[in-house]
Amino acid sequence: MVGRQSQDATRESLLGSATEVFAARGFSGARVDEIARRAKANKAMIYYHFRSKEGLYKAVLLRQIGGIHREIGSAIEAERDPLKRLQRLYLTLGEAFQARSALPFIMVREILDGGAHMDKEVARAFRGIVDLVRASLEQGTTEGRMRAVNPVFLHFMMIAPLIIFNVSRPFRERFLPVAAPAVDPITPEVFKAQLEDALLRLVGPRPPASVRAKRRKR
Amino acid sequence: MVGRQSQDATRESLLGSATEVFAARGFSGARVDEIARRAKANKAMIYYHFRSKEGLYKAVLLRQIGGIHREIGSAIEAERDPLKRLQRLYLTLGEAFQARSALPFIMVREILDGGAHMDKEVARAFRGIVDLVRASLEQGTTEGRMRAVNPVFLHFMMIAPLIIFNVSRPFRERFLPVAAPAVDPITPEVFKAQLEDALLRLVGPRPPASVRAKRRKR
DNA sequence: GTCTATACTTCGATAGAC
DNA sequence: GTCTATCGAAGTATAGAC
Repeated sequence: MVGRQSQDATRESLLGSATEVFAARGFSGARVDEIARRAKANKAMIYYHFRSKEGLYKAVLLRQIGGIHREIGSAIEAERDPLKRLQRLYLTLGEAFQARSALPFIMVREILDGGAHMDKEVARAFRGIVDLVRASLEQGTTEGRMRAVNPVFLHFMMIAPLIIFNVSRPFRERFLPVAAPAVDPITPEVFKAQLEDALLRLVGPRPPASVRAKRRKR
Repeated sequence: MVGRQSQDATRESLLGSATEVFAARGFSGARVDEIARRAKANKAMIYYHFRSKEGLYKAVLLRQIGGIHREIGSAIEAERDPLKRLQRLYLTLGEAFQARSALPFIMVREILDGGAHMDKEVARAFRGIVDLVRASLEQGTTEGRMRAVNPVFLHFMMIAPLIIFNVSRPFRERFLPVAAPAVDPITPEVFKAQLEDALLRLVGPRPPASVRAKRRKR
């Protein structure tokens, strides 16, 4: 069995390597040679397993978007309270972005490309995430527990800061120290806490506890 | 004077064409042939005027980032009220994104690339924008007119939704109708109004008027 | 400043042996 | 399933005439 992988370990290795390279350089910036090299696999294996560079990219896309969709779904399904559902939703998203650092890059790059490489399966997963936000919001407003916000807008306010925050890490580390040395670099924890607070202010029927406490003092 | 441009009209044309193509396809996805063709100029002119594809890209970058920096600067300089300064800042940004639709794409793509192509001049302009946000926020909190929010976080909450909203237009037009036919497509005007409200909730010492009115009814 | 023709390189992809 | 060798297309860049 020398030279033969019992399973498709090569395929897995290629997928992992491709995820990193596509995230870092985008579809057209990625080089199949680099993907093969980092996977410690032969370049021809890409074409054996995925038929083309684009086939490989689509496989990466499906795994990433499909994965986060499933994670979010199972993270919120038990929760019936709409506000907590939303919280769990973006908390899960935030954790996923930290765990799989390529994910936000892949998402942004695909958005920039207008979804050019998304087939039906990936589109369904993407749609699923949007639907979860909208459903939670509708439930909340129907029950009178949340302000009526445009669901697409809410989507942007929840996910855009999260995604850009994660995606801009290399950029920030390179430019912020010089740009604004006085500013403490923001940590994921601080960011998460502040985003949580901001969303309560945005969507909650009343301001969060921290504010009510301050106001009482007056 | 046949075949001779009196000014550098060719240069201008190339810059404009390059702005569009780089925005749409990114640095590595862009083709110098396409840039030349859309500029109705000869490919060799790119190398005559800009020395290389990268030189052209850097020129585009400087013009875009430098331009928006100047626009924001002159839009807010007269305003002394810190909260209104912030409002004008992102309003100006939003208008700039609509007027020059390539700008948000260029910004995101450069962030994704970790600022790989940014020279000192571009970096200074970028830094300038961040500084304007921070200064306004500091002024506001010092005067006790604004909540103390992490300035970098505020930056993300202001600019990330705006930038992703603009950048995702092609993506949304392609997938949202199928994904969520019930949802009205959000217009730039609605988005702007909701963002304004959201920021007041985030940074203002008290919730905006619309909420106080509702609360009074109870 | 502008054009044509072309040199040079990189890259995606495949043929064919094992 | 894996590897080597290589092909052909595409892409950046330049030389040189006008």
